[in-house]
Amino acid sequence: MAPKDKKNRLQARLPRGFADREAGDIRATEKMLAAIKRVYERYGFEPVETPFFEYTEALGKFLPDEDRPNEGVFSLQDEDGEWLSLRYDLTAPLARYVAENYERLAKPYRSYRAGWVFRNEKPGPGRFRQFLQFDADTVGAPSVAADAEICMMAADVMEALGIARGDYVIKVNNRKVLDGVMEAIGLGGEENAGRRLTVLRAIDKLDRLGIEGVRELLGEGRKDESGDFTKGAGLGDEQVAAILELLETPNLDRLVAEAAPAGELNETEAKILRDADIPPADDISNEVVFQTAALSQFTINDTFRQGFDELKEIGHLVRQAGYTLDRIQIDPSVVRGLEYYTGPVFEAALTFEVPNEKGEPVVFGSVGGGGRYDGLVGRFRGEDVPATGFSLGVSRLASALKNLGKLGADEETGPVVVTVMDKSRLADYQKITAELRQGLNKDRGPSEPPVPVEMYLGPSGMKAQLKYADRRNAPCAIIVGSDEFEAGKVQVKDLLEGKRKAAAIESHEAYKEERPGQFEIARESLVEEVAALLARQRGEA
RNA sequence: GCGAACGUAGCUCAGUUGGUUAGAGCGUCGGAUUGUGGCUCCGAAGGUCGGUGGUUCGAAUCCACCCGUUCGUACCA
Repeated sequence: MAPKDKKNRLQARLPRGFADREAGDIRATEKMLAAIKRVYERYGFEPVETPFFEYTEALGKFLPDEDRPNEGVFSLQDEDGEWLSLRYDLTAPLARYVAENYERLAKPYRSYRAGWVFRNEKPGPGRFRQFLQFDADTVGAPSVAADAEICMMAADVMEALGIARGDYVIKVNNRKVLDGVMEAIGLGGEENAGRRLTVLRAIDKLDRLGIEGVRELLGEGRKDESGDFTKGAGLGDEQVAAILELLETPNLDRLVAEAAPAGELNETEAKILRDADIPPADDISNEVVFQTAALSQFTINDTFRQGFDELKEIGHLVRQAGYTLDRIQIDPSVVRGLEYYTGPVFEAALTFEVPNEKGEPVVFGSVGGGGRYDGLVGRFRGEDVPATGFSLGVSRLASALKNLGKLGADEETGPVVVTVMDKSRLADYQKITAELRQGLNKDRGPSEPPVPVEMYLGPSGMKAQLKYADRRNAPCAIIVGSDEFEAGKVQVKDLLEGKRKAAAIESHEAYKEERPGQFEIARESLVEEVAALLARQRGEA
């Protein structure tokens, strides 16, 4: 029995950072997943699924010099004492899967998968400890053509989700460019790994902190509003200037522009170039990308040049395939996570302002990302296996679209409700219900949504039953009492029509008398009449 | 993790310098209307005032710690 005293009563509460999903959310998400899946399959990717748990070592999450997994993952030990962890992304499990089945898979191996991932981090609005990702990856393709394809596919996905061209952008950068610059300013080598990380993290904050914030983080450090001090990378002025130049330069954008045959820029592209003060393609010299003072003091090295060439190639490929600057852009500030990316990195960002739950505008920013990770599969094999992929944050994107009203706006029609007036005749009501359920769904194909029909199962009277039907957003209710049973009739109540008519009725007596939207039909023509009513309602909507 | 603000009914919030029995609107349930959604009217349920301890004759109110939420910051492989 349930405890009567409140003291001992169990508190119903959701673990923090987790979310219940209700009908509307689930339907909306399923729609999104279907749309994304269609795009991935059009590119020839095939589905694969891996479990929620992996051995912790496969995720690479053991702390250095410790036999305990790192924070950030949910972990447990099985009875052999082996550490298992809930996956925190879909990339590491894919790498494990590919390595384990390497000989069997046709390479390049192209696969997609949607799934829940788990992060044991501080949750916040729009940040959960369990969320959905939808990934696509190509393993075994060293060419940047694979990276270019991923970018184009990401752009297609955004549009398939109903995000208009110009409302999103796929930003592309290359870790080698950043690595090359850091090398040039003397941050190369193993001993500077920590500082390189600090530099990358600083760059990653460009859109939030602005160029001055990044400058502080690259130098001595930065004090935030709460008075907390973040130690900087401690770079000298010239080094800082070189990195900032990379971030501010519009030159990388020229790569994409340049890939366009002369005179073929469309209007949007031309505007983007004008706004960024980028000269026309003719004026561009490939060789001298950084001609201003700071960076030119340092030697442009091979790492930088290689990254630069790869970006140029990607720009060329996407441009030739018809993906214009308003869809895919080079952006030198894109860093994307840490460690495992080895080359091109991508980020899918929304470019418009999204209102939050309180209606305040927020720049939503990144909803997905990816890049090349040539070393990840290799951890299991002893040789690098080239791989590149993209990961879409479905939950995050869904909440953006939801706040925007672009998702789940159309309310689902509820069930036809057969009310129960005379409880001694349950079998008759059940029969009517079954008849309607079969009859209304008989001709509906597998791609059409079914027509739900249910008998009221609660304990309440007529008034409450109709309230229930109303709340369920039922299109109509079926009412049969002893009078109707005797006469071989059925009352059908059109709840939508009734709602409309009721607005004009003032007194309750008149309301009761009129029974808006209700009509009587012969018992035999039940299915036919209800089908006709539903068809009428659909026609109006 | 660090810093700050906040925490009163399911929701949004009032609550005087510490003073009887903590209120409102919305929502929920019931009735007017025993066989009919809405409107209107009437009524009810619902609170250990986030928790624990302290100060006080007396605490929703003051203090300490804890928990939670939000914001900033760090981290986000």
